[in-house]
Amino acid sequence: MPAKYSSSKENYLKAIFHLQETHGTVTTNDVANELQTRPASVTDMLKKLKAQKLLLYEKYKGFKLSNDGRKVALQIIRKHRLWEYFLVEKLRFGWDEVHEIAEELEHISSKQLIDRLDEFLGFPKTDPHGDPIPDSQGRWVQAKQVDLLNLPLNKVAEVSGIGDQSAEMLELLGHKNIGLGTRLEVKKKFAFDNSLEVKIKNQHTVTISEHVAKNVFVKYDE
Amino acid sequence: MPAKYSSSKENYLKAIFHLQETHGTVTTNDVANELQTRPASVTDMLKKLKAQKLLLYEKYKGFKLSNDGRKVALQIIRKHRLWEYFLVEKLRFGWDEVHEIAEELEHISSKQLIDRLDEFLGFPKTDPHGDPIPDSQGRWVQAKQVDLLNLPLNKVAEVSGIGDQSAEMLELLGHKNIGLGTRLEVKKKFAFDNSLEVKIKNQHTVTISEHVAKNVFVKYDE
DNA sequence: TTTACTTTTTAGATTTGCCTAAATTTTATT
DNA sequence: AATAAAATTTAGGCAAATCTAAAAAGTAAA
Repeated sequence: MPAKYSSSKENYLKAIFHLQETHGTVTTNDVANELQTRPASVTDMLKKLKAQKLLLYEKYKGFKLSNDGRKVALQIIRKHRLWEYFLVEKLRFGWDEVHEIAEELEHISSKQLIDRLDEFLGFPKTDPHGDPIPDSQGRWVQAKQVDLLNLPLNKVAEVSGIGDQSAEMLELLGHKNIGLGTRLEVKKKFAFDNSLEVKIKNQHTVTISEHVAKNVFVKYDE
Repeated sequence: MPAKYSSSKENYLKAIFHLQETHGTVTTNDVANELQTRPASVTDMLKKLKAQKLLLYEKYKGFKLSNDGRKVALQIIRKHRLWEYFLVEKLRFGWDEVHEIAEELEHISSKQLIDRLDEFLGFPKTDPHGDPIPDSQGRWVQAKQVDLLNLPLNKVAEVSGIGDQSAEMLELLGHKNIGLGTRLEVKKKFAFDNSLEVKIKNQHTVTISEHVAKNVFVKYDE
């Protein structure tokens, strides 16, 4: 059976999905930028996606994925992340070398292949970057969001939001190398002043005050 | 890095390689037939392959792969067979289910990926159909084998390759419980139609037509 | 060897996905 | 509110890979 959608369409769906999730809104320019292409090309493709009912789109009025489009996007993401897991865990690639290869592998169409791969890998919940892997029905285990004070000790989590976004706060976080998407875990909590020792993935440990901790939100798997 | 050649070009190279190996000569019509396409489309592609020096071609005068074309074809075949091996040995697919999926996987471009996969699989010498896997330099060990018709009576031998790998053939062999590695011996040969009675190790005897026998290759000790 | 048949190639379209340049619509700024 | 700027879409093209129909070249047969 031939693939239902071209690789190109799949890439658009995936990009739109990501922008929707992370920025809330999506614009033609955002998509063009994400896919390293031109706004005019994006407009062309949006029309095709609309014609296939994968996208809700009215010209000049913005757009978002339909339920079907969302489903397709989730399957691509599932494939991408399972292949990344395979590359790192079985073929011993570094976690920073696998993205490009997975970009190609994610377009292999066989659903049976991906389900068997999933099984072979032991049904992993997250990819090597800590992002969740949707299951074969496209369900995610939606990560739980809490502030740093309430993150259980030794749980790896990903920074997903900042409460106080003042320049001072951002300067402090920048200095400590903490930003959106940073992966970290709380190693120690001092009862005296509620300060924390936080280990930042692939870096060393920093100390964070209660005030700061209350304003850093993270996601983690249960 | 982007793929050097389109999937389509790779498919042409592979088809031409196979026709060259098995029939000696290759014609425009053969290629069209092999790839389920039209002769006019083949002519178009031959020109492109010639322009890229992958093919030696003069119109109306026949054609064959250049050294470069041959090298590319062997790399595709390497990838195809390694993926088939992976699908059967690691993901537990049946050896008759893997061809289609491997047709897609063989176009993934990363050379590093395929070399690591090779290593992960333990550098297999043949794919699940018994066909040899070229090494990363494109060399292969051509296994010495005879077809069943030429196997001496009462010699125990091991199935090492299948010529015609159509779904129909594979279905028939599957039904008779003959697969790669099966050990068997020819008990009787009927001169009338060249059909054979074949005793399969640890099982009972089956009858095999000349047509099938010609396409089952075996290895045995002298 | 001349005609008939087959094979191969050309000519001209089509589809997909992309492009540039120009027009249009929306948004932001005086 | 008028105008400038930015975002988006249209218009018109291009390249890859395919197709059909027709022409050309090669092969075979009377």
